[in-house]
Amino acid sequence: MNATIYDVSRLSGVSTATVSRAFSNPEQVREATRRKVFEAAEVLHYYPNAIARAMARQRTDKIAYLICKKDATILDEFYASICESIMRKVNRSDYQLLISTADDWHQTASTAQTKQIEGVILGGNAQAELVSELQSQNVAVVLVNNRMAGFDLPCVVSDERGGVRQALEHLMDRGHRHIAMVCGRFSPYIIGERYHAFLEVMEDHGLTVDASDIKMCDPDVESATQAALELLDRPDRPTAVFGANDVIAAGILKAARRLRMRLPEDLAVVGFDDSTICGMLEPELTSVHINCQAMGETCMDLLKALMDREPDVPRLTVIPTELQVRSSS
Amino acid sequence: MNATIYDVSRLSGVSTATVSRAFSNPEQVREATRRKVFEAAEVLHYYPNAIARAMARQRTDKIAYLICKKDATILDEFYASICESIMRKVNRSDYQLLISTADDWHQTASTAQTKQIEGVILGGNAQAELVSELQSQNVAVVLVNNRMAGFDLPCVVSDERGGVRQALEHLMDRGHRHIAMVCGRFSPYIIGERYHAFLEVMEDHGLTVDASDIKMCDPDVESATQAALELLDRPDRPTAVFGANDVIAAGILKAARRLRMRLPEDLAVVGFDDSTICGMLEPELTSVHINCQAMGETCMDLLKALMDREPDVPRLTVIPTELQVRSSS
DNA sequence: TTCCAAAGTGTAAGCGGTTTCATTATATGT
DNA sequence: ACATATAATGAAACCGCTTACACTTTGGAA
Repeated sequence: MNATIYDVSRLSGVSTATVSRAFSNPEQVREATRRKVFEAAEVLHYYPNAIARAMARQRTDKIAYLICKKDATILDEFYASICESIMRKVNRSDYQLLISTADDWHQTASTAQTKQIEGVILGGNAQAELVSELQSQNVAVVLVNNRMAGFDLPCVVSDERGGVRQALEHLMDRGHRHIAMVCGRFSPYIIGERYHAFLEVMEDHGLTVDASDIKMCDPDVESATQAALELLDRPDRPTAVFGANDVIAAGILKAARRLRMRLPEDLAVVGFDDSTICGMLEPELTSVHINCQAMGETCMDLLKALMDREPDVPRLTVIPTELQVRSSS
Repeated sequence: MNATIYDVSRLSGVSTATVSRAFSNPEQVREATRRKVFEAAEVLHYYPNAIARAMARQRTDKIAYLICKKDATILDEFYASICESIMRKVNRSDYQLLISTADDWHQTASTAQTKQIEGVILGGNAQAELVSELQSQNVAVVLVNNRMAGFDLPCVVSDERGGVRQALEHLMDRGHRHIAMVCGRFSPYIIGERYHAFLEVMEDHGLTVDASDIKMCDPDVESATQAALELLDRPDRPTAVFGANDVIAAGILKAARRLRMRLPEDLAVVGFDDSTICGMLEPELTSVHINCQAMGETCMDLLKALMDREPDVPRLTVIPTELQVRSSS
């Protein structure tokens, strides 16, 4: 069995209270005593037991990253990327990071209570019930890649509209006037932002968008390819297409190739997300880069602030995007 | 504050022992009593506190998935995919899943002890010290995508050699005799398996492999493209190239396109991993599919068996691969 | 009805830390 | 050297649950 604080107390000849202080509040114990304690601990291979500590302190330092999404969760590069940055930040702290999906909000909420989770980063389109349940349990909640009306919680999102603007103005700079969009049916928040931003930016620049220049598709390559074919296989086709994400953009590239179009001469394509596939496609895909690392770090900062009950934790953080220009445009 | 077992005990008029049993061993308490307990619990919004339970039971049900890798960890599609399947399995159990990277083995080991982790799934090339330290702390350890000589622990790997054989024999079926390989410098275990398997299978079929038909590269597209260009930009070039993974294969496709080769007529390409990019490339990439889901599930099964101290837990599980034929070959 | 085994329930002692409060040692000023 | 303020330490209660053990019911069998 592992050594306990009593073993260390006995071997070092001080009380358990002092041992405890030596580990948790070293400045409260005299240098010499502290050394005795640490020596004994070393000998006994003692490490404080986090469970017992959580029990006594009435706090667990446990936080969770919950991805609210049906199919791919951590497999989704975007959420994985945020996860990676949260993880790295957690690694330098005393928190413990649980990761899970949240299909069933009620189960998730009771699990959170059972497992004594103190803070949650909710990714994707979380159900309102989940948030209110968690908040009523005094769990700190931060939303990422989503915004929820009627709730008082910090949200971290990327600047979707700014990103769309960057993409489109880049195409306009290149001389394109007839720009179309292929839009995937993914998370309601994202779809809304990117779609509306497209219309907005086009209007801002005095360009009209015909209904036939916007195609909806399922969020997979085949469906995107099909949609792009419909868009492009006609005489008055656009000279540039904006894909609502990289997978869709990949579909557009495929369609273009099937129609024997040269890129970027005959058609410019821009994607969104700047995922790893961009560099592997031919031509390499221009895409709007989302700063996932900043998003993850911000989430952790906000969560910590919330858990520490700091006042004035910002309610909305918008992380700027950056256009990554490659050879497809 | 959350309700405790005492509150439930008081409200339902039974002892805390009975309340405890009603939740943990319902069959031990009479139907009527149980109902009283659950009703009281319902009223009080009581959920058992996992921390206190862990304390009393002397077990935490905490397990961890540690990815031993420098750069991309959970961002690596392979590890993410395994993670996803572990996660889904854990979700249907009472375990808590911690996820982390393991850069520094000593810190990782002491963290595991502090946080009272009872089982660890180690992905990637874990350091031997980490494994022995964990084992000496009585932590159950399962290795995935790696094998370690001199240790007594379950390993779960995909059938790398079988996969290479599938890929090469597929190419041979298509009539290819001059097959080359571009090999990335990634994890020592993988690189060894795939590289040696290549030589082995070629020899089995009486095909000679010239040193110039094997190119090493860094594990990124650019480097792979460069390597492939060297391989292909010569008169006696191979008619088929096997990429040690999909990223490398993508580089080969790029190189082929730059050389204006038609695929699969002038050159057949096969990758390994069957990652999501395969379907987005043009032509779509034939690749060896790794059954990550099975790997993750097997890990969990083995870990559970180990933690339950079952006898005869298998030491090596090899998960078969499956060739996914697409238009690049 | 009586007796006894089996089933159900209660009492209380932990699990390994933290922390309050009381006590003792040390430092400071005169 | 003494009084006093302050720092360091210790004793013991407590965090919320489990479980060994003792005790009480229950339900048959005799």
